[in-house]
Amino acid sequence: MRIGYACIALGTKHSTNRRLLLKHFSEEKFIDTLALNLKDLIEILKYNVKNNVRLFRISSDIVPFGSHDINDVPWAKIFQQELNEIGQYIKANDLRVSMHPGQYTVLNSPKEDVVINAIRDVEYHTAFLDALEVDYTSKIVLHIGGVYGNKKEAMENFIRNFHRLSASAKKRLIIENDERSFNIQEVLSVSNAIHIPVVFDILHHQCNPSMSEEVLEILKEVNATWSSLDGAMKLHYSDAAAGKKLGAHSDFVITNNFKEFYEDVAVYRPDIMLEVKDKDLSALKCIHVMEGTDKKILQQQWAKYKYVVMEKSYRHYKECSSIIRTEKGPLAFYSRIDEALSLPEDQGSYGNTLEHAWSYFKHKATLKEKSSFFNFKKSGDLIKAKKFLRRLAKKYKEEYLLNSYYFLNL
DNA sequence: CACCGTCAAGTCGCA
DNA sequence: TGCGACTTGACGGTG
Repeated sequence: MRIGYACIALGTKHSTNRRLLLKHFSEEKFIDTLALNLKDLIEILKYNVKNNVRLFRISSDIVPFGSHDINDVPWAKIFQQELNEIGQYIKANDLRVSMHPGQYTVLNSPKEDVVINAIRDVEYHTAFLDALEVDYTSKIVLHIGGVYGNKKEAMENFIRNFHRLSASAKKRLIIENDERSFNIQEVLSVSNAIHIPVVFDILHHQCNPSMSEEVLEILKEVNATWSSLDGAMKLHYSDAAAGKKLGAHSDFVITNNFKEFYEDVAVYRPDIMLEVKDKDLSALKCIHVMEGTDKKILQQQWAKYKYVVMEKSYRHYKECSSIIRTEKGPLAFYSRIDEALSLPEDQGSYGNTLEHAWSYFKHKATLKEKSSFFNFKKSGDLIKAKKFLRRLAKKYKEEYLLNSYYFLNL
């Protein structure tokens, strides 16, 4: 069972999502951008390995305009060596990677040009994974698409257009239930027609359930769509975002909910992709709770989280400190952090934490910087004060603050 | 450096 | 028939 996250690593500065605008596209700019993205992909994979994260979704943005008309650059050839190294690293470290074209890639559209673009896009994702030379456990996730007033026809269109894909794409494609249109039973029936695996998204299922079936019954059927060549069944996990539209992904995984889910599904030994805003932070949390970790790692995590927690509640800050000191373990630690993160903004705590963070600079900041900071703070623009602290942290290279999660919510 | 409009895609509901 | 909402991080122009 692997636990992973999608596309963006908040715990490192590396990013595979550099882009260029369509109107600025040139071969040179494209190659420069892709070179940087690939360089950072391997850095993110190394970061993952260091943190025991062995499941990762590679961003579709890795190759800018990877499936666009404008792009006829033979990138797989040009970057053959880099791609090969990345693939070697994935295999050597027993990682599993996947990709997930966006909501605009619609294979079942009644419009032929939309279908052509969708096929082209799936083939781009396939070309990328093929270039890594990773095996067919590395998948490409797609939703069924639109309904167009006739669900049965829409599903038939998906099936028909699936057969237009290349052999490799057919072996990589998997389909997922969505939060609005196609529930898990409908996805399973499409899967039954074309014999490709199904990825079950628990949050989408809660928004768009199929009738009268227990989740564990569904999982049994879903699991049966995965052959040994496909690897372990993949599941998508998110908690519902509180106070937002139904189906919106939560900011972070609620540890206790995840633990219950994990233990329920563990009988199938699936890989679980977290789809939450805080990405790798939640992945590390879940891995620490479910796979265990040592106290040194937890202390490091606490160092990163402490000002985030203090910003919400000084009481939680003290409680977390105590949990770490008395070594009560990852679950006690992270569930208290979840509790703090769930609290509403509190001006008093926010301001108090600004003071704590300011203490890193009080002996080295200039008088002008000091007056700027306290003016922002006095005027009540606490966010501006915090952004100013981030600037100081960069200027004075305060690694402790820079490496913490404190500035992530700006 | 902060700020904010723009980009890129397809579907669907509504006028 | 056409338009806005939906989505989302990053780009790029402005001050």
